[in-house]
Amino acid sequence: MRPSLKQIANALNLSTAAVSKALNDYPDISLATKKIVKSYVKKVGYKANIQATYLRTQKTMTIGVILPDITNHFFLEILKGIMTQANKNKYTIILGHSKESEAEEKKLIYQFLQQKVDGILMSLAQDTSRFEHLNKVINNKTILVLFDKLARTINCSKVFVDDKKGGFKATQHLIKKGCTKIAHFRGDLNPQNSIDRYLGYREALSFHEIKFDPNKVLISRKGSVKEGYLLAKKLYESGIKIDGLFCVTDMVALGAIRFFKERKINVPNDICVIGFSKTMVGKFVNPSLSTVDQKASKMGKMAMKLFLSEEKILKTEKRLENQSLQLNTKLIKRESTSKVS
Amino acid sequence: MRPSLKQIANALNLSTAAVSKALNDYPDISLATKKIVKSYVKKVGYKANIQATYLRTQKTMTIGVILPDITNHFFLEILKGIMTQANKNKYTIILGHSKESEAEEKKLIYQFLQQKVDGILMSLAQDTSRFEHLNKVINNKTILVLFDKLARTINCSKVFVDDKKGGFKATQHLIKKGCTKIAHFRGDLNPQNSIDRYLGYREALSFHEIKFDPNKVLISRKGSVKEGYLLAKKLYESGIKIDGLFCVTDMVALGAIRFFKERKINVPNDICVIGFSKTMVGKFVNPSLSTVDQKASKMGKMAMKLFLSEEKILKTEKRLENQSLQLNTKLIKRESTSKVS
DNA sequence: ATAAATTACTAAATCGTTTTAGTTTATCTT
DNA sequence: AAGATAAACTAAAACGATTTAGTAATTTAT
Repeated sequence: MRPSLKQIANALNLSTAAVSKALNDYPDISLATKKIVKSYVKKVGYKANIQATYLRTQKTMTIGVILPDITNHFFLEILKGIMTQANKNKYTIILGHSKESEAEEKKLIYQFLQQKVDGILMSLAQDTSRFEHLNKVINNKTILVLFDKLARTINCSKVFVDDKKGGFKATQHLIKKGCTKIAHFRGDLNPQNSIDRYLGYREALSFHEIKFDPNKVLISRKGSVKEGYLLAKKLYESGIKIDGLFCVTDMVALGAIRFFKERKINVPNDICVIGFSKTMVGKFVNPSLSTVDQKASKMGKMAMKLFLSEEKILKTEKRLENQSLQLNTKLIKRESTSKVS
Repeated sequence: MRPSLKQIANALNLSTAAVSKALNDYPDISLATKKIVKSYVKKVGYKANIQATYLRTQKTMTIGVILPDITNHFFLEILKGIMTQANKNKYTIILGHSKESEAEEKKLIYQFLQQKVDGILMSLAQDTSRFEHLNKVINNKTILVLFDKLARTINCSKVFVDDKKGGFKATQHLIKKGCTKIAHFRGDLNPQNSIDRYLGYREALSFHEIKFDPNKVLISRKGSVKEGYLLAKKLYESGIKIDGLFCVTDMVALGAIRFFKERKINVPNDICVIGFSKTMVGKFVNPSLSTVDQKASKMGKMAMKLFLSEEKILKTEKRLENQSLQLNTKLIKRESTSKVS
C-alpha cells in the first residue's frame, strides 16, 4: 500500500502541511527540510493521491478525447499525436468513442464533465447537428478543442485541415494529368469538411476553365467502401462518361475502384482516381491510391498544444481564450493517377 | 456549476447523510424521502463527484487499457470490444500506448496505479521480458487481465487466441490447396503467439506427413511489411523453392506478396500466401489476402467480462480469482490461396 | 402504562490532500 | 533590552462524498 501524506509526516515528525508544502516548493519551508522530505518521499515511493488532490485543486490532469470512429486509421494517428504530447505534459487520456452518433457524443461529454476532465479534445460525429452539449462544456469552464470535423460557430479552439485547398490540389492534380471530365463523390451536405472539399473541387475546375457539371457530383453519406462502389455503379449506369474522379475519402475511392475493376475499366488509364485522408490501406491496394494527406499526427499534436496554451492562460487570467489553427494538406501521388498526360 | 450533496441537502431540509443514503438506497431511509430526493436530484441534474466518492469507496469506475500499437487495426478492434462492454457497465477507459516498449509499459502501469484504476487490461509489448511491474499490479489488489500477447506465468485472468490451432488451420489450408513446399515466416522467438503459430505450422506438416525443413522457416522480428519483403527476397535468393507461405502476420504476408509481384511470381498460382490476424488491409489488396481471424472484438469483450466477474468476486470474497479463456480462430479464405488444387 | 423494538433520521468522523491563518522561535532594529 | 521582522513551521478548515454511531419519535410487546 502506498503511504499517505500523514504517514510521511509522522515518520518525519512534521505536520502534513509542512510535508505538502515542501513537496510543492512553498517558500516558507526551509531548504533543509525540503531536502529531507523529498529524499524520504522518493525512498518510500510516495505519490500524491490524484483524487484527493483534485478535491482542493480542481485539477485532474486528465483530458477526454472523443473520436467518431475508433477503427479509422486517420483518427488513430490523431490520437497518437495527442497522446504523445499529453504524456510529455503528465496528462492522462480518457477515451470516448461516439460511433458517429450525436447521442453517444452527448453522453460521453456529460460523462467526461462528471469525471472533471481538465479539457475535452474531440472531432464531431457525422450525425451532430445541434451544439448545446458543446456549449455546456464551455460554460462549465472546461477547455474544448475541436479537431478535424468541427463547427465554425462554436467559440473554442480548433485545429483543422484546409480542406478547400486540399480539394483544390486533388482536383488540379487530375486536371494536370489531362482529365477534363472529372466527377466528385462528395460527403454529406452537413459537415464543413465535405463542403470545403467540394468547394475546392469547384474552384479548381473554374480556375482551369472546365465547366462544372452538377450531374457529375454524387453524395456519399457514410463514406464507406460500399457506398463508393454503388455511386460508381450509379454514375456508370447513368451513362455519364468521366476520365477523373475525386472522392471525399479513401474508402469511397476504393469502392469506386473496385467497381471499375469489375467492369474492366482501367485505373488510371481510363479513369484517374484520387481519395482524401491517406488511410493505411491506400498504399497496399492495386493500383495504389493517390490521396491528400491530412497530417493526422500533427493535428493531434496541435490540438493538445492548443489545450495546453489555453490551460496556461486560464491559470493566470481566469478566462478562456481560443484560437484556430489551419493545417496544410499534402498531395500524395500514387498509381491510381499515374497516367502520362 | 453542478450542485453538491450539501446544497441538495439544504434545499430539501435534510442532512447530507440522508440524501446520500437515499441515493444509495439504504434501508433506513423512508420510501417517501427517497422519492423526494431522487426526483429533486434528477431535476437539478446532480451527479456524485467521482473523485470525492473515491476517497471513501476506493472505487474510481475507471479501467486502464494498455495497447502495444495504437495504429494496429487488430488492437483497435479489441479496444472497441472493451469500450462497448465498459460503457454498458458505467466504466470509463483510460488509454495507454506502450509503443511495444517495456519501459513505456512500466511507466503506464505506475501511472495507472497512481490514478487508482479499478483494473488494468493489457496486451504485453513485444519488448517485455520481465514481469515485476505486472506483479506489482496484482499485489496492489488491482485486477489485471491480459489479452493477446501475454505471459503464461503471471497469475491473472487471460484471454487469448488458440494460436497453435490457428497456425495449424492456416498451414492445413495451404496443404489442402496442394502446396507441399510450405515456408513459414515466423515471429520473434519470445512471444508465446509466434511460438504457438509456429508449433501449429509444424503440427500440420507432420499431421499431413510433410517433412519439416528448417531452412524454410525465417524470423520476422518486427512483423512489418518491409520485413516481409526482405524475408521473401532472402528466401528467393537462397534458391529454396516453395509453393506455399504462411506468415505470422498479415503485414509480413503483404510484404512478401509485394516482392513476389515484383518478380512476376503469381500469387496464388505459383505460391499461395496466407497471413494471420485479419487486418483491414487484407480485404482490399490484390490479390486479397487469406488470413486467420482472431476475433479481436470478441477478445476485447471477453477481457472486460473477465474483469467484471473478478470485480464481483472481489467485492464479496476479498480475494482475486482468475481464469483463462482461449478463443477459437477462424480461417478466412481469399484470393491469395484460391488456387484450384 | 412502561419497557423494548423499530423507524427514520442527524452528527460527526473519515478518505488524502491543499491552503489560510496562526504560532513559535530566532534575528534584527534602534 | 524591548519591540518589530522574518523564518519555519503547525492547526485546522476545506474539498465532496460515505458511513458509523447515536438519537428522537413512533410503534409494538407485555
